[in-house]
Order: sequence, then C-alpha cells, then structure tokens
Amino acid sequence: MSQRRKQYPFDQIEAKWQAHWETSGTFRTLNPGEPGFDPARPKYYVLDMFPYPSGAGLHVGHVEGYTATDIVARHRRKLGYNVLHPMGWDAFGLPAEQYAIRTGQHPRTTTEGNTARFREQLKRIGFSYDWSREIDTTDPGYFRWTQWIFLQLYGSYFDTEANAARPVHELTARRRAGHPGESEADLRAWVDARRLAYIAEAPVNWCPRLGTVLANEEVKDGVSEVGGFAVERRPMRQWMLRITDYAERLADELEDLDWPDGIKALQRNWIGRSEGASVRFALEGHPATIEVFTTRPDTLFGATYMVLAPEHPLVEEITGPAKRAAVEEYRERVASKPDLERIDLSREKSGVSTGARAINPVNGEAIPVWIADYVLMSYGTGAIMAVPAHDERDFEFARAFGLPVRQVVQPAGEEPGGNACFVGEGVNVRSGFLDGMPTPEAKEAVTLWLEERGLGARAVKYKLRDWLFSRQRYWGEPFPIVWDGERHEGLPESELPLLPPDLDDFRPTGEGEPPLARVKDWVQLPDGRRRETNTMPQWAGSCWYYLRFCDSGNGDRFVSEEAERYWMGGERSGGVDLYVGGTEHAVLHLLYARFWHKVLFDLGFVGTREPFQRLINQGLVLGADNQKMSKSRGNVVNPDDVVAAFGADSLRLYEMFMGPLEQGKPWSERGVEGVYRFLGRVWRLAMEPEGEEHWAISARLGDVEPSPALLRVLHETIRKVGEDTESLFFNTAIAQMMIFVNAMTGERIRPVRVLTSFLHVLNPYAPHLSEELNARLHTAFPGLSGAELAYAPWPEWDEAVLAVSEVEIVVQINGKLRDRIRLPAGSPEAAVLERVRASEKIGAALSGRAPRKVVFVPDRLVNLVVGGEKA
RNA sequence: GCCGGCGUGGCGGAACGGUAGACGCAACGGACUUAAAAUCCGUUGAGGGCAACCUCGUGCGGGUUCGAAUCCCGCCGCCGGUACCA
Repeated sequence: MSQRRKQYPFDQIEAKWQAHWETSGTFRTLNPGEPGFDPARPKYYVLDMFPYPSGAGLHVGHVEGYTATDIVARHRRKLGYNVLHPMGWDAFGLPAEQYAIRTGQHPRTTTEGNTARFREQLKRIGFSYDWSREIDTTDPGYFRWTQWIFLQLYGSYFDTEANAARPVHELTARRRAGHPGESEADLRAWVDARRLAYIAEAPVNWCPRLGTVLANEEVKDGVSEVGGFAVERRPMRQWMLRITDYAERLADELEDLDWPDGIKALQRNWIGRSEGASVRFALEGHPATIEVFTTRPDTLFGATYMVLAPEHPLVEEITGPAKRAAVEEYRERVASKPDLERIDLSREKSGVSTGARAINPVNGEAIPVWIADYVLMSYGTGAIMAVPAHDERDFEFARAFGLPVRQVVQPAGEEPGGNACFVGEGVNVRSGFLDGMPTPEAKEAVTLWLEERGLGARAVKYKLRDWLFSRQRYWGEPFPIVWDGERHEGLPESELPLLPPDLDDFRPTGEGEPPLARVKDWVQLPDGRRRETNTMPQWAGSCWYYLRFCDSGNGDRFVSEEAERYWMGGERSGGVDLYVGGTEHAVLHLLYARFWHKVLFDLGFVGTREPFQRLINQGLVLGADNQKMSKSRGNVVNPDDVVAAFGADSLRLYEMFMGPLEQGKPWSERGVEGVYRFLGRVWRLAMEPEGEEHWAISARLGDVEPSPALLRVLHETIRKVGEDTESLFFNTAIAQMMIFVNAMTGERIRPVRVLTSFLHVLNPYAPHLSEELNARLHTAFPGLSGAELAYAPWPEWDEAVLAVSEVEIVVQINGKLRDRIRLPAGSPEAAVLERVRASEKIGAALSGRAPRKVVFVPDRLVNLVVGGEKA
C-alpha cells in the first residue's frame, strides 16, 4: 500500500487543522465572568476518565472513549452549547515509582516524558480539548488542593442525625458540654476516633514485594492487582477514610443516576447492604453477651451452636481452661495464614470449641460457642448464630464437627425432617410461636419479639469497609499532617502545598516504613514535631479532578464557586453531563469520587449531591483474534501506526463504526481500510486528481438544485446522525453518512449546497477532512458556506422534505408476508383493502378463505387473519 | 455459587412488537487499464426452480400475540464482576 496514491492527503490536512486549532485557540472554553462568555447558552460538561500516562503510550481503547466524547462535544458546540471538554493526567502511581527503584530515575522525569507523549498522541487525533485547562495530579498546584480536601475530611465527622458530614469543632463543643469533667487528652482521643479521616490499628493487606499496604479493592484473589504479588494480613497503624458512614447514601442515591444498570448493580453489590436483625445471646455463667447479625432471624429456633471470629475480643474471656491451649493454637495458625491459603482452603471448614455455652434467647437452650475462620471479624459483629439446617456454611461446619442440624423452615408443601440444608423461604416448624408462619412473616414476628424484650433489633449491615488511605510510597501526595508524639494535627492551609522532599533512593524500607521516613530533615520539624511519612493512594487525585477542570488555574480555591455552580449545576440533579470510561473503574474510582463529592456537598463546597449524572462504559477493544490486547499475544494495535497509515479521521471513524460503544469488539485492519475508503469517497465528491500530487475542485460539482430524492437523503442524514449522535449510536450514524455518500456519488452533477450541509454532519466525526473540504468549497463557491465548521450551527432538517408521496404496504396472511403493494401515503384502510382484494397473490394464497379479522397499520401493513385449516 | 451482559449471514454488525440481515468487510462478476493496483457499476443468508416465485431461517425448548430477533418461562453456551459478607 505504500506506493499507492493516498485516498486523500490526510497527512497535510490533519497537521494543518491541528496547528490552526492550536494557534487560534479554537477550543478554549470561557468561564462565567470572562470577557466574551455567553451566559445565555446552555452548558454541557463532557468528560473522559483521564489516563494514567503509562510508558506504553496511548492505547486504541483510550481512543474509543475519547472519540465518543469528542464527537459529542463537537456536536454540542454546533448546537449552541457552552461545552467543557477537558483532559489531564492521573500521574501519581506505582509504575513510575517501580521504574525509579530499578533505575534511579526520578519519577517526575519518567512522568513528564510519558505525559508529553500522551499529549502529543492525543493532539494528533484531533480531539477538541481545551488544553488550557490541562491538569496533572502530580503538579503541586493541583495536589495542594488534594491535600486541602483531605484536611476537610480530617476536619469533619459524620453526624448520624443529619446523615451528613459536619465540622469536627461542632462535635468537640458538644462533647465538652456533655462531659465537663473529661480531660483534654480523652476528649481529643474521643473526637479523633470520629473524624472522617482517622488513624486505626487494623489488620491491613500488606504486600512485602511492593513494600506497601493495599486497599481491599487493590487485592484480587489474595494477590496484589498490580504485579500479582502475595499479600498478607498484618495489623498496622494506617489512615482510614470513613466511607462506611456514607454506605447508605452511596447506595440510595445511585437510584436517580443515569448509569448503566450493570454498573449500578456492581456498586450496590460492593456496598452490599443486607437487612436483618441483631440478636444478643447471653453466656452461661458469664456476664458478657454475644451479639450476632443475621438476615434470617426466622431461623433462630434452629440455631444449634455459635461461632466467633478467631480475632473476636470475647474469645479470650470466655474460653474455658480445658480449651485454652487449643484455642490459642488455632488463633495463631489463622493469624499467620496468608490470605492466599485462607482462600484456597476456603471449602475446608476448620475451627475449635471454646468450651463456653450461649443461651438461645427464644428457647433458653444452651448451645456451644466455637471459633472458626469462616466467620470474619470485619463483617457484621464478628460473630454468628449457626443454623446448619438453613445455611450452607454452617451446614458444612456442622457436618465436619458432628454438630446437630435442626430444621425449622420447611419448603411449602413438604413434610418436615431430613438432614439436608434448605436456604430458601418456606413455613416455620419446631419454632414455638413462629410455627406455621411463612418466612417473611416469621422474620417480622421474631424481630418484634426480640425488640420488645430488649434482646435484639432490626439491623442493616454493609459489606463496604472503611477505605485504607495510606501508602508506603514516595510517588504520591504527602499527608498534610504532623505528629506531636502520639497526637496528630492538620497543617494550616497556608502551608499547602506540602511538597515531598527530593530523593535518590526510592525503595521502601521493607518493614512498612515509607521512603519519606528516611529524609530526616524533612520529617523532623524544628519544634520537635514530625511529619506524617505515608502518602495518599493513587485514587486521591482522581477523586475530584472533574471539579478542578471547571477552574483549573485557580490559585485561591480548589474551584471558584461561580465556575462550580455553572459547570456542575444544571440538568436534572446536575454534575458532569456525560462521563465516559472503562468498566475497570466501576467500583473503585467511581465509588471514591462519589464519596468525596458527598463530603464536599455536606460541607457546602459543591452544589450537587452526585458528581456524574450520566455514565457510559465503553466496551473493550479486542485484538483481531478476539482476545484482550496484550504484548504477549502480539495482537496490540498502536494508534500511532493507524494514524500514520490512514490518518486520524479514519482512526476516529473506524473506532466508532466497529459496533455499539458499550459493546466489546475485535479490531479489524480491513475495517479501518473500509472507513478510509469511505473518507476518500467523501473527498472525491468535491475533489478530483490533478497530476501526480495535486487535487482540484471536481468538475462534477455545481451550484445546482438537488433532486427531491437526493434532498430527502440529505435531510434523513441530518436527522438520523443528529439523533444517533445524541444517543451515542455512532455506528448507525456513520452507516447513514455512508448511505448519503453512496447517493451523492451517483449524481452526475453534485449539488454543492447539499455537500456543504453534509460536511456539518460529518464534522464531529471527521473534523479535519470536513473542515478542509468546507474551506476549499468556501473558496471555490464564495458565499455558499462559512469558512469554518467547528461552531457553525448544526443544519436543520425539514419534515416536509422527508415526507414521501407513496409508501409500500406489506400484506400478510396470518403474519406471513404474501405481497407488497404501493399506495399513496396516508391511504385509508378501505382504499388499502380494495387493493389487497385486487391482488392476485393474495387471492391465490387465500384460496377462497375469508379473513376472520383484518389488522391494519397505516402506511405499513395489512395482516389478514384466516381461520384454522380451510373454509 | 451469586450478580450483570451477550448469543442474528463467511466476518463486524442493522432492525418503535410490523418486509430479518441496513451499513461496512470479505468473496464473485463487469467497466476502465497493455497489465495490475486504485476507482466506478453489479451480485452475494441457506435450499429448490429456466423463471415469476416457493420453502426454511435470529443458540435450544415452550408460551403470550393477528404478528416475536424483540415480551414472558425454562435450558445451553460465551464474556465481565464477585466470592465463606452470616
């Protein structure tokens, strides 16, 4: 293909227009208050998930989502919206730091090189970003505000009455008033334990290979998501964010969002709300009680033993002397067991008896208390009542240790008995006052019974855990926190940004001490206080970047109130109008960002409850072999190569033509050539070759009246592409453009006005080619078109032009197609039926039978229903 | 296991419950060319017929409907998420 003449000179055209957009600031977006800003226009904020600028460069998967949003942004500009369409870099992250550890090259150097390459690649595809708003999470001018938001979290607590965050000083004042005698130190400790950002000594996911702790979300199947290294649990002092307080709102407020059901389900699942009851069991001969959470209080009569998590604080107290040694041994074994093993052996139940016995509150029965690692300290109360007849895990455990199984719920219409496990709903038996009740009723009844006696209450639990927020890394935001002995406090705002010290050895210490701890003169303050040496996780910067884009140059505030109100307010409940990105962020990024946003909302810093009103997940772009693209498979497509061979417009168009945006689909080199040829056909509608190198305005172009048929195709194209673009059905929009071009190609003399109208429609999709052709036509036919398309109004279509005089009506017999007849549009039923009766085919097919019923759909079809066999 | 999504020609994919297969790719035929490429014009779900046409066809089995790729029930297969969450 190298020697072949190009379909059109895309290389010159694309470079020319990209330079033009850059030098004339075409896509610079004004903020309210700036000269020239037009407040009368509606706003539209269309956002991509900004990339981590990896060393591998831009991926065709990035290009898919970015092209989609770019088409929407360009379309909206032509519809008269003020469009915010920004781009930036989520540039803190492990790869740059790992590279630094290996080579000694500072992560900043690596990061700068990578971002420069990404920026260059994106510009070569012609995305209409407002580059003046570009942000970089590693820029002190940016992370200053990430640190500032952390201080807001640190300075707040969750007020359960208001179901919202409030400043911590309010809590302090209230506590002081209520507990006048309390010492300052105790008061402080009490308040500190309630901050949204707090310190906890908790079992964490420690990854020795990476030398850092990881969030639950960063651990998959017992190994780190990055690198796949073994992760073990060990107790460490860490910063945590109290996201669990927001579990209810994060789940409930998902409802009104215009997000794919699958993503909502994923988040709901992650938050994991369960409704049930908490029940308190007394202990035989011991003052303590065991509280459990259950979703099946109706099975309480079937509880035959209890299980505490091995780490449960009560274990120590209640274990009988005879069992002490075994319990100790078991607890140690579990504690040292790496997570990987704990998962591998998941189906093998293990545990030991404590010797203690608990009293079942409903029947006074004494049942043994065990410890077992299938009960997790981190969920519910860390203790369960075991009902082997109606819970599979309990059933397995009971079988392994010979514990009794007592059926108390029977499936409707079956006899009681049997030693199997039944987890469904049914009717209670052997359950005292619950006997005969169907499951839902029994749940209600027993909960009420427990509540009346102060033995339990209805309860809601969430799977969601608090967010482990500190990392033992160099390449992240330092915490704006200083320690005075055991006391911590936030830095004053005036000291932000807190910059990390420069370093030449980036290795973690291996024992949980972060690299920053090595820089003594940074850590140690003159007054004896010490800086926090952990850094924030990579998620921090992406939790609020969409806000910064509204006002990225602001040096006084994270975003001005005016800019936030304008760009984030608006349609329905507000926020980003369209957010496009991959499913890999369905739970982590999207949940964290929603959490921060809600805190900022509670504190009055933003005006919307949710950040992202409408979310779309683009599907995976697979290799030509239908497998995920990967170096090892050798099926990776580099966007640069595609741009070099076929041009940016072809790359854009192909990625949109492959199939529905949200669906995964394989790459096809042939497919790229197909759209490349299509763009060549568009070019040749207006241009013809002149000599070896040049192109001239085509002699077949003229300022002539289009035929009604051609005009109809044009208007249909304007209508369909407009509608499909709005619905993000880009593949069918492009198909319609192809239909138009096929029609136009057949015209002997091509009406130039029809062509210029079409170029508006093509413009969001293939901006370079359309601008170039329009500019050339503008020169050749002055007065017929504006000089530039980017902001020129989207053309209008006319219903009258679309109207057809004659329609084809389908004639069916019993739903089967038998004939088609042509009739004037809008023909009444009687006229249509007359023609149907005249049809030979229909007469033959009816063979004398009379229609029992006639279904008539105007301008579409007639269905004759005839009785069974023959009349 | 559970939760989501998807099964339509040789391939990517179109089809408000109303003509299944738009558009593109591939393939085949023709025009142009000394020739090829490029381009332009056709054909192309399967089976049958010289033909006009006929029959069958949207993973499988049922159902609702005048009419189902589309809605409902039950399976099968693939992809993604999740996993002792009481």
